[in-house]
Amino acid sequence: MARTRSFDRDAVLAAAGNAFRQHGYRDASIAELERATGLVSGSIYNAFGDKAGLFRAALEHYVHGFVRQRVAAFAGADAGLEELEQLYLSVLEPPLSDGYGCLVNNSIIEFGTAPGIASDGIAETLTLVREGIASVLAREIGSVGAEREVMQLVLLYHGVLTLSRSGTSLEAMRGAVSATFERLHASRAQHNKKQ
Amino acid sequence: MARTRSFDRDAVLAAAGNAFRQHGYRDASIAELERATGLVSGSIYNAFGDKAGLFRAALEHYVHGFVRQRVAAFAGADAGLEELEQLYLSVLEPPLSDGYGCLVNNSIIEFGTAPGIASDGIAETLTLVREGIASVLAREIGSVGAEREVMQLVLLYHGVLTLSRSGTSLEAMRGAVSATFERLHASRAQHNKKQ
DNA sequence: TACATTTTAGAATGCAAGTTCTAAAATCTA
DNA sequence: TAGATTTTAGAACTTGCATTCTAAAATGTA
Repeated sequence: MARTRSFDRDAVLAAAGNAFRQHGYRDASIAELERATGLVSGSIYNAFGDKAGLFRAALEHYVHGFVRQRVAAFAGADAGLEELEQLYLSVLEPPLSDGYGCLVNNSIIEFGTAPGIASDGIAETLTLVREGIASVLAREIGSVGAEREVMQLVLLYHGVLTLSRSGTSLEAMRGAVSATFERLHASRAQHNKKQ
Repeated sequence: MARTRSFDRDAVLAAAGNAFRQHGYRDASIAELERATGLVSGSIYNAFGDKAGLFRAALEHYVHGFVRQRVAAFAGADAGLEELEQLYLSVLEPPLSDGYGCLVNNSIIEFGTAPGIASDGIAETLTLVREGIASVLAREIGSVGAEREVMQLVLLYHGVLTLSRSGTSLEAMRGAVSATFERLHASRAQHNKKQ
């Protein structure tokens, strides 16, 4: 009945999300987004309404695709401490180790708590990550230890993501992650002994 | 020989820094900065050159005044684990607990690693904080333990600052800080026993 | 007190960037 | 194949904002 779209929505949202991750929402110009996505402004506005609409779609794509997948793999129903450690270490490997951080973590700083175009994606991600970590810990070191450790691990997660934009040595951060998980391994051994 | 300035430079830089901390560099308009500082744009440009100059001055004021003071008080030459814990807990109290985070931590996300108007303040702060933490730990739990814990604590610090902009419960973060320091207290006891 | 100099004040300017608009191209359906 | 409809293309427009500019006000010095 009419002309069909010439672009792949997923690819466009991935490219746009990457541009937003690098430059932030405000500093990613439409010209930059045209370059990143390969679309011209007319197509962007036709497909997503405006810049905010493109951002919302890109963030949702990032959370439902990227974040959810990573949490499922590294903090899912059958993940243990070893997998959970990979959640952290994988942040320090491509594609996240390029020095631009994480779209969600960056958006927390750019948009804050104010209800807006990033609130949903941020809230959803915070819940996904916290609950994922909590479930692994509850399984591995018991509910008492989990209660104590969950927020520490959540804070470590966002600390790593923030400093990954600062030029801080990836190796130093890997060391900190390893040290944290060595402690959790000890916690697990202790917990298993009791039973 | 000429008209004198009618404003207090420190007060203006504190107000400007606060505006930048809330809105970020890009989103703090000159109009907003006029409101925050009480200066009119003519005075801002006369005194600081441009918006970037005002930001540089405000960031330097923030680092040399606020950050340096806090590190000296909570991670200085005669600080122990108790004081260091206050470095974290005080972030969760006024004036930093207003939900706008820390100017330096926010700038890490907004400006990244690219050399620019925030690089100096960021680098200086990262060094101050890391070395302050390292010196307390070396004293309190010994060099081996310190080596292991420093980066974990640095990451916890930035995790707290980042999530303090996310609406995450301050109480939950306090709990995580307490749990971390309980572990360090145990480390100190262990370390003191050996000697 | 008068002059020189700097700050304050706010209007005017110029530009960057988001958005809208017009026309051409493509594709589906009848 | 023709018509209807949607997408692509990019020029034109608008607005918001950083910056500049002009003039008045204030203050130190001679």
